[in-house]
Amino acid sequence: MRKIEQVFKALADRNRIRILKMLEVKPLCVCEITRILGFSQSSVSRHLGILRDAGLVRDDKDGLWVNYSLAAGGDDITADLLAGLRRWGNDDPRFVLDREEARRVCREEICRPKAACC
Amino acid sequence: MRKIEQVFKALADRNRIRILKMLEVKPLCVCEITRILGFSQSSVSRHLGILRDAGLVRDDKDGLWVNYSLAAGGDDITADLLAGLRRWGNDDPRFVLDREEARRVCREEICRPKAACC
DNA sequence: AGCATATATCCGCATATATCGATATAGTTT
DNA sequence: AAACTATATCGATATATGCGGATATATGCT
Repeated sequence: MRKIEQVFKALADRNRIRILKMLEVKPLCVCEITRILGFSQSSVSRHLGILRDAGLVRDDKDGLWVNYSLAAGGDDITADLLAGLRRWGNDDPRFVLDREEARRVCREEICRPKAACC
Repeated sequence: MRKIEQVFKALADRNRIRILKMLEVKPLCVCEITRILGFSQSSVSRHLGILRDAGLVRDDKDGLWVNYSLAAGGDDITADLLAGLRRWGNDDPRFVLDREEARRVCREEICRPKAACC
Protein backbone atom coordinates (compact mmCIF):
# COMPACT_ATOMS: atom_id res chain seq x y z
CA MET A 1 0.00 0.00 0.00
CA ARG A 2 1.51 3.27 -1.14
CA LYS A 3 1.27 6.14 1.29
CA ILE A 4 -0.16 9.38 0.05
CA GLU A 5 2.87 11.40 1.08
CA GLN A 6 5.14 9.23 -1.04
CA VAL A 7 3.49 10.64 -4.15
CA PHE A 8 3.86 14.20 -2.91
CA LYS A 9 7.49 13.58 -1.97
CA ALA A 10 8.11 12.43 -5.52
CA LEU A 11 6.58 15.68 -6.79
CA ALA A 12 8.42 17.85 -4.27
CA ASP A 13 11.44 18.32 -6.51
CA ARG A 14 11.62 20.75 -9.38
CA ASN A 15 13.75 18.46 -11.52
CA ARG A 16 11.30 15.60 -11.18
CA ILE A 17 8.49 17.90 -12.23
CA ARG A 18 10.62 18.91 -15.21
CA ILE A 19 10.80 15.23 -16.13
CA LEU A 20 7.05 14.78 -15.85
CA LYS A 21 6.38 17.86 -17.97
CA MET A 22 8.78 16.52 -20.63
CA LEU A 23 7.01 13.19 -20.63
CA GLU A 24 3.78 14.98 -21.46
CA VAL A 25 5.31 15.56 -24.88
CA LYS A 26 6.25 11.94 -25.51
CA PRO A 27 7.90 8.95 -23.84
CA LEU A 28 11.65 9.38 -23.41
CA CYS A 29 14.57 7.14 -22.57
CA VAL A 30 17.03 7.84 -19.80
CA CYS A 31 19.75 9.21 -22.03
CA GLU A 32 17.36 11.70 -23.61
CA ILE A 33 16.20 12.96 -20.24
CA THR A 34 19.80 13.08 -19.04
CA ARG A 35 20.75 15.21 -22.03
CA ILE A 36 17.91 17.67 -21.47
CA LEU A 37 18.39 18.00 -17.73
CA GLY A 38 22.18 18.18 -17.92
CA PHE A 39 22.69 16.13 -14.75
CA SER A 40 24.65 12.99 -14.28
CA GLN A 41 23.09 9.80 -15.57
CA SER A 42 23.05 8.31 -12.09
CA SER A 43 21.12 11.23 -10.72
CA VAL A 44 18.54 11.06 -13.49
CA SER A 45 18.13 7.33 -13.07
CA ARG A 46 17.52 7.83 -9.40
CA HIS A 47 14.89 10.51 -10.04
CA LEU A 48 13.13 8.18 -12.45
CA GLY A 49 13.16 5.41 -9.87
CA ILE A 50 11.48 7.71 -7.35
CA LEU A 51 8.81 8.66 -9.88
CA ARG A 52 8.27 5.00 -10.74
CA ASP A 53 7.98 3.93 -7.09
CA ALA A 54 5.44 6.68 -6.58
CA GLY A 55 3.38 5.29 -9.47
CA LEU A 56 3.71 8.42 -11.58
CA VAL A 57 5.63 6.93 -14.50
CA ARG A 58 6.03 3.51 -16.02
CA ASP A 59 9.12 2.04 -17.64
CA ASP A 60 9.19 -0.19 -20.68
CA LYS A 61 12.37 -1.88 -21.79
CA ASP A 62 13.30 -1.79 -25.44
CA GLY A 63 16.61 -3.53 -25.76
CA LEU A 64 19.21 -1.38 -24.07
CA TRP A 65 16.83 1.48 -23.82
CA VAL A 66 14.27 1.99 -21.10
CA ASN A 67 11.39 4.17 -22.18
CA TYR A 68 9.69 6.15 -19.48
CA SER A 69 6.17 7.45 -19.92
CA LEU A 70 3.47 8.95 -17.75
CA ALA A 71 1.53 6.31 -15.86
CA ALA A 72 -1.93 6.00 -17.36
CA GLY A 73 -4.83 4.67 -15.37
CA GLY A 74 -3.10 4.35 -12.04
CA ASP A 75 -4.91 4.77 -8.76
CA ASP A 76 -7.00 7.83 -8.05
CA ILE A 77 -4.28 9.95 -6.55
CA THR A 78 -1.66 9.61 -9.24
CA ALA A 79 -4.22 9.90 -12.05
CA ASP A 80 -5.62 13.08 -10.52
CA LEU A 81 -2.19 14.56 -9.98
CA LEU A 82 -0.97 13.80 -13.48
CA ALA A 83 -4.13 15.35 -14.87
CA GLY A 84 -3.50 18.39 -12.70
CA LEU A 85 0.12 18.62 -13.80
CA ARG A 86 -1.02 18.92 -17.41
CA ARG A 87 -2.81 22.12 -16.46
CA TRP A 88 -0.17 23.55 -14.16
CA GLY A 89 3.12 25.24 -14.95
CA ASN A 90 2.64 25.45 -18.69
CA ASP A 91 3.88 29.03 -18.71
CA ASP A 92 7.05 28.30 -16.75
CA PRO A 93 9.89 29.14 -19.16
CA ARG A 94 11.97 26.27 -17.91
CA PHE A 95 9.26 23.75 -18.62
CA VAL A 96 8.56 25.30 -22.01
CA LEU A 97 12.21 24.99 -23.00
CA ASP A 98 12.46 21.44 -21.73
CA ARG A 99 9.45 20.44 -23.78
CA GLU A 100 10.84 22.01 -26.92
CA GLU A 101 14.01 20.02 -26.40
CA ALA A 102 12.00 16.91 -25.74
CA ARG A 103 10.33 17.31 -29.14
CA ARG A 104 13.67 17.76 -30.89
CA VAL A 105 15.75 15.21 -29.06
CA CYS A 106 16.97 12.14 -30.95
CA ARG A 107 18.25 9.23 -28.97
CA GLU A 108 20.36 7.86 -31.79
CA GLU A 109 22.30 11.10 -31.92
CA ILE A 110 22.89 11.10 -28.19
CA CYS A 111 23.56 7.48 -27.50
CA ARG A 112 24.93 6.15 -30.80
CA PRO A 113 26.87 8.89 -32.51
CA LYS A 114 27.82 6.55 -35.37
CA ALA A 115 24.33 5.68 -36.51
CA ALA A 116 23.02 7.78 -39.36
CA CYS A 117 19.81 9.21 -38.06
CA CYS A 118 17.52 12.19 -37.81
CA MET B 1 5.09 34.10 -7.87
CA ARG B 2 4.93 30.83 -6.03
CA LYS B 3 6.72 27.92 -7.63
CA ILE B 4 4.76 24.76 -8.20
CA GLU B 5 7.20 22.59 -6.27
CA GLN B 6 6.77 24.72 -3.16
CA VAL B 7 3.21 23.49 -2.87
CA PHE B 8 4.26 19.88 -3.32
CA LYS B 9 7.07 20.30 -0.78
CA ALA B 10 4.50 21.50 1.70
CA LEU B 11 2.46 18.37 1.03
CA ALA B 12 5.47 16.06 1.15
CA ASP B 13 5.24 15.50 4.89
CA ARG B 14 2.82 13.14 6.54
CA ASN B 15 2.27 15.37 9.54
CA ARG B 16 1.34 18.33 7.38
CA ILE B 17 -1.17 16.18 5.53
CA ARG B 18 -2.54 15.16 8.91
CA ILE B 19 -3.05 18.83 9.66
CA LEU B 20 -4.85 19.47 6.38
CA LYS B 21 -7.13 16.47 6.89
CA MET B 22 -7.99 17.76 10.38
CA LEU B 23 -8.81 21.18 8.99
CA GLU B 24 -11.33 19.55 6.67
CA VAL B 25 -13.41 19.00 9.81
CA LYS B 26 -13.26 22.58 11.03
CA PRO B 27 -10.83 25.44 11.60
CA LEU B 28 -8.46 24.83 14.50
CA CYS B 29 -6.08 26.92 16.55
CA VAL B 30 -2.45 26.03 17.08
CA CYS B 31 -2.93 24.60 20.55
CA GLU B 32 -5.66 22.25 19.34
CA ILE B 33 -3.51 20.96 16.50
CA THR B 34 -0.58 20.64 18.87
CA ARG B 35 -2.67 18.56 21.23
CA ILE B 36 -3.83 16.21 18.48
CA LEU B 37 -0.44 15.76 16.84
CA GLY B 38 1.41 15.42 20.13
CA PHE B 39 4.44 17.34 18.89
CA SER B 40 6.06 20.38 20.36
CA GLN B 41 4.26 23.66 19.85
CA SER B 42 7.23 25.10 17.96
CA SER B 43 7.21 22.24 15.50
CA VAL B 44 3.50 22.60 14.85
CA SER B 45 3.80 26.33 14.39
CA ARG B 46 6.54 25.74 11.86
CA HIS B 47 4.45 23.23 9.92
CA LEU B 48 1.59 25.68 9.81
CA GLY B 49 3.90 28.39 8.52
CA ILE B 50 4.99 26.13 5.68
CA LEU B 51 1.38 25.33 4.78
CA ARG B 52 0.52 29.03 4.90
CA ASP B 53 3.47 30.04 2.70
CA ALA B 54 2.39 27.40 0.22
CA GLY B 55 -1.08 28.94 0.09
CA LEU B 56 -2.81 25.85 1.43
CA VAL B 57 -4.14 27.33 4.68
CA ARG B 58 -5.04 30.77 5.94
CA ASP B 59 -4.66 32.13 9.45
CA ASP B 60 -7.06 34.43 11.23
CA LYS B 61 -6.18 36.01 14.54
CA ASP B 62 -8.73 35.97 17.31
CA GLY B 63 -7.14 37.56 20.31
CA LEU B 64 -4.38 35.28 21.47
CA TRP B 65 -5.62 32.50 19.29
CA VAL B 66 -4.75 32.04 15.65
CA ASN B 67 -7.31 30.02 13.77
CA TYR B 68 -6.07 28.06 10.82
CA SER B 69 -8.40 26.92 8.07
CA LEU B 70 -8.13 25.49 4.58
CA ALA B 71 -7.48 28.18 1.98
CA ALA B 72 -10.61 28.65 -0.08
CA GLY B 73 -10.44 30.07 -3.57
CA GLY B 74 -6.71 30.21 -3.95
CA ASP B 75 -4.98 29.81 -7.26
CA ASP B 76 -5.64 26.81 -9.48
CA ILE B 77 -2.99 24.54 -8.06
CA THR B 78 -3.82 24.85 -4.39
CA ALA B 79 -7.57 24.75 -5.03
CA ASP B 80 -7.19 21.60 -7.10
CA LEU B 81 -4.93 19.95 -4.55
CA LEU B 82 -7.17 20.75 -1.61
CA ALA B 83 -10.14 19.37 -3.54
CA GLY B 84 -8.11 16.26 -4.26
CA LEU B 85 -7.08 15.89 -0.65
CA ARG B 86 -10.73 15.73 0.35
CA ARG B 87 -11.08 12.61 -1.76
CA TRP B 88 -7.77 10.98 -0.85
CA GLY B 89 -6.71 9.17 2.29
CA ASN B 90 -10.12 9.07 3.93
CA ASP B 91 -9.63 5.43 4.87
CA ASP B 92 -6.24 5.98 6.47
CA PRO B 93 -6.77 5.06 10.17
CA ARG B 94 -4.43 7.80 11.30
CA PHE B 95 -6.41 10.47 9.49
CA VAL B 96 -9.69 9.03 10.70
CA LEU B 97 -8.53 9.19 14.32
CA ASP B 98 -7.16 12.70 13.92
CA ARG B 99 -10.46 13.88 12.53
CA GLU B 100 -12.42 12.33 15.36
CA GLU B 101 -10.19 14.15 17.81
CA ALA B 102 -10.59 17.35 15.84
CA ARG B 103 -14.36 17.10 16.28
CA ARG B 104 -14.04 16.54 20.02
CA VAL B 105 -11.27 18.96 20.85
CA CYS B 106 -12.06 22.01 22.98
CA ARG B 107 -9.57 24.83 23.06
CA GLU B 108 -10.73 26.17 26.38
CA GLU B 109 -9.97 22.84 28.01
CA ILE B 110 -6.52 22.72 26.51
CA CYS B 111 -5.39 26.28 26.78
CA ARG B 112 -7.36 27.63 29.72
CA PRO B 113 -7.98 24.85 32.20
CA LYS B 114 -9.70 27.25 34.59
CA ALA B 115 -12.41 28.38 32.24
CA ALA B 116 -15.68 26.53 32.57
CA CYS B 117 -16.38 25.18 29.13
CA CYS B 118 -17.60 22.30 27.02
C1' DA C 1 33.11 -15.29 -26.09
C1' DG C 2 34.41 -10.57 -25.84
C1' DC C 3 33.49 -5.86 -26.21
C1' DA C 4 30.44 -1.78 -26.28
C1' DT C 5 26.51 0.62 -24.52
C1' DA C 6 22.30 2.05 -21.71
C1' DT C 7 20.69 1.94 -17.27
C1' DA C 8 20.78 0.95 -12.18
C1' DT C 9 23.04 0.90 -7.81
C1' DC C 10 26.50 2.10 -4.24
C1' DC C 11 29.29 5.46 -1.74
C1' DG C 12 30.51 9.85 0.05
C1' DC C 13 29.62 14.65 0.50
C1' DA C 14 26.98 18.94 0.88
C1' DT C 15 22.68 20.82 1.80
C1' DA C 16 17.87 20.74 3.38
C1' DT C 17 14.43 19.44 6.64
C1' DA C 18 12.10 17.92 11.07
C1' DT C 19 12.16 18.21 15.68
C1' DC C 20 12.80 20.03 20.38
C1' DG C 21 14.03 23.35 24.01
C1' DA C 22 14.62 28.07 24.94
C1' DT C 23 13.35 32.57 24.07
C1' DA C 24 10.87 36.43 21.86
C1' DT C 25 6.49 38.60 20.62
C1' DA C 26 1.81 39.97 20.97
C1' DG C 27 -2.56 40.05 23.14
C1' DT C 28 -5.30 39.41 27.66
C1' DT C 29 -6.31 39.81 32.41
C1' DT C 30 -5.92 41.58 36.87
C1' DA D 1 1.96 48.21 34.98
C1' DA D 2 2.72 43.42 35.88
C1' DA D 3 1.62 38.73 35.31
C1' DC D 4 -0.18 35.43 32.23
C1' DT D 5 -0.97 33.03 27.83
C1' DA D 6 -0.95 31.64 22.79
C1' DT D 7 1.94 31.72 19.05
C1' DA D 8 6.28 32.60 16.43
C1' DT D 9 11.18 32.49 16.00
C1' DC D 10 16.00 31.01 17.06
C1' DG D 11 19.72 27.60 17.87
C1' DA D 12 21.23 22.98 17.95
C1' DT D 13 21.04 18.32 16.37
C1' DA D 14 19.62 14.20 13.89
C1' DT D 15 17.84 12.54 9.73
C1' DA D 16 16.66 12.88 4.80
C1' DT D 17 17.65 14.28 0.16
C1' DG D 18 20.17 15.62 -4.19
C1' DC D 19 24.23 15.22 -6.54
C1' DG D 20 28.47 13.26 -8.89
C1' DG D 21 31.87 9.56 -9.52
C1' DA D 22 32.73 4.77 -9.59
C1' DT D 23 30.97 0.40 -10.29
C1' DA D 24 27.51 -3.28 -11.34
C1' DT D 25 24.01 -5.19 -14.42
C1' DA D 26 21.82 -6.20 -18.64
C1' DT D 27 21.33 -6.14 -23.52
C1' DG D 28 23.22 -5.83 -28.26
C1' DC D 29 26.87 -6.40 -31.67
C1' DT D 30 30.81 -8.62 -33.97
